[in-house]
Parts: sequence; C-alpha cells; structure tokens
Amino acid sequence: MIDKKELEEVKKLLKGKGYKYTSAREKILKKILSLHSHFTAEELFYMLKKRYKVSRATVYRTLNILVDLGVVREYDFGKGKKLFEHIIGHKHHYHLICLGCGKIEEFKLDDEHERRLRAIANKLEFNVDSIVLSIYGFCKDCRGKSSKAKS
Amino acid sequence: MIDKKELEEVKKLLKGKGYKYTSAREKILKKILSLHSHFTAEELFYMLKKRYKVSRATVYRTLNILVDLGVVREYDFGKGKKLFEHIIGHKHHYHLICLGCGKIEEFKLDDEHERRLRAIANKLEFNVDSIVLSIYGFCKDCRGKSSKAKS
DNA sequence: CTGTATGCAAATCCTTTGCATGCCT
DNA sequence: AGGCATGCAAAGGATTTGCATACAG
Repeated sequence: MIDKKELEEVKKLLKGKGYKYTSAREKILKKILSLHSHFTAEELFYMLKKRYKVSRATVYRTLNILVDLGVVREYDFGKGKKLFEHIIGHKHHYHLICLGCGKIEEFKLDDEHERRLRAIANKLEFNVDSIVLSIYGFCKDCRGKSSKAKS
Repeated sequence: MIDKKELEEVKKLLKGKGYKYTSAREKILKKILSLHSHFTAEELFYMLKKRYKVSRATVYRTLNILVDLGVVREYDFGKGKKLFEHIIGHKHHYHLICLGCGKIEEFKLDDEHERRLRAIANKLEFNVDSIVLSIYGFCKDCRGKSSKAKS
C-alpha cells in the first residue's frame, strides 16, 4: 500500500525537528503517502474519520507541519481551499487546471526551461524556494464551454 | 491621476455586458485604476471608505464583475486572501513572492519562453485561459532568514 | 515526569448572500 | 416604471486557536 521507506524518512524528519511521532500523526501520514493525487484538508479528514478517531484540528495541524518539513506541498488554485499533495518520491511537476470541470492535470518542464526560470530569479537576487506554474484553461472535454461561462 | 481612456474602456465593457454604470462602481473603478500594485479586497474597501460611503459587499461584488470582464486579475498566493491588480494598460507579467517579508516583485518572460508554455498546453489539448507563474523564495533583504523560519 | 499533542468547540478571517430599499436607463 | 444595484447584517466555508486532558520520550 505505501512505501515503508518513505514513512521512515518522514519519521526521521519529524524527530529531527523535535516533533513527536504520535499515533495520530502516523495514521495521517500513512493515508497521505497512500494518496497519489491532490486532496483538501477536509477530504483527508473524512477519509481518516471513516476508520479512526482523529480530529479535524489534528489533521490541519499535521498538514501544516508536513508542509513545513517539505513532505507535503500546498497549492491554492483559487477555489477557496488549499490543495495538498505529498512530494516524497514524486517528481517535480506543474499543473493544468480546467476552469470547466476542475480537473487537474500535471506536466513537466524540461531542465533547460527550468534552468532559465531559476536564472531569472537569480538575476533579481532572489533565493528560489519553489516555483509554481499553473496553466488555467479548458480541457479537451470542456472546450465547448470555453467562453468562460459567466461564473 | 488616472487615465480617462482606461475608465471609458471599462465603462464600455460594463455596459456591453449589461451592467449598469453606477456611482459606486465608478468610485471603485477610479480607485482601482489609480493603483499600480496588488491589493486585497479589504484594502480597497478601507481606501474607499475614507472618503466615500461604499459598502464592503459592493466592493467585493464589483471586484468579481471586473475579474469576469477581464479588467482585473485575481491571484491567490496562499495567504488566505485574494490579491487583485488591474491589467488594463499593464503588460503581462509574473511574480516573485518573498516568503520573508511578503514583498512581491514582477518579472516577464520572453516570447519564446511563453510560446513554449502554450505549446505544452496545446499538446495536452488544453485551451489556455491564463498562465500563472509564481516564484516563491527570499528576496535580497531576506536571504539571511532563508532557512524557512519554522513558520 | 514534563512537555507536546490531541480533541472539542468556539473563534477568526475572508467572502458571499438575503432582503428591503434606492437608483440607472 | 422596472429591474438591476446597494447596504446592512447575517450566513457561510475553511482554517486556526484556547484550554483541559492524554500520551510520547
């Protein structure tokens, strides 16, 4: 189901920063590592709630810690709620967001391209932490409705 | 203070879509056109409130209409609130967001670069509406704190 | 033991909405 | 006149927080 190595890796990260490895955190972590797509905090909470007794607050708090540790990445595609995805063992990528159906696809940039983006930041004396590149538009299935349906 | 031509342009756009050109909308519009940097809905509301009697609801409603008309662009850099900027007469650009002080700088991509991004979307049968490219990191002044201060 | 972590509910922040009234066209 | 726009306050949705209790190290 999940990669034990990844779990150990995160466990080490947690302890390294002085966080305790509690049973609630383990349950949350395992669930996150088992997901390979984007999810919201609420979705995660409800998935866990089915089987375990974990509180919403702990889910939110843990997500924030994991983002801080760099285990999870957080996105805001403007829907009023954050989307998360774990990045352990996931190649770096960007997103195409369909304004019609909300579907999110991923794509990669070739190294050359990426180097250039970093070069731009460097020229501006900026230390890059992360690059978020999101293309909004309409997917194949939603092209018809393209004319930006008046909200 | 502001470019009358731009105001007329928006006025036309509003009427073209069946919206009325009211005095509240004119005040909001003039203020927005006078700003040349990002602002939140609340900031805009308080700027207007100093001199006029405009309600928060109208400010929010008007912003949404303007986004819809393509007069204003909306960003979500993950601070829990939306940032707006008017794009009439503003060349297309992207952002560098400092995780230290929150400062936002702008940068442009050369055409070649931009063409390639669109090509990627096209290959995935995606109709591009807009491209958001944001580089998060630490600006010159905040480089010291770079190690991502534990929130 | 000692200090975090957890759960719960209440609080917060931003944004949207319902409804009665006001104002463009 | 007729309908969209406005104001107000209340509602809504996502996330955070205070506090008493439970648990990892």
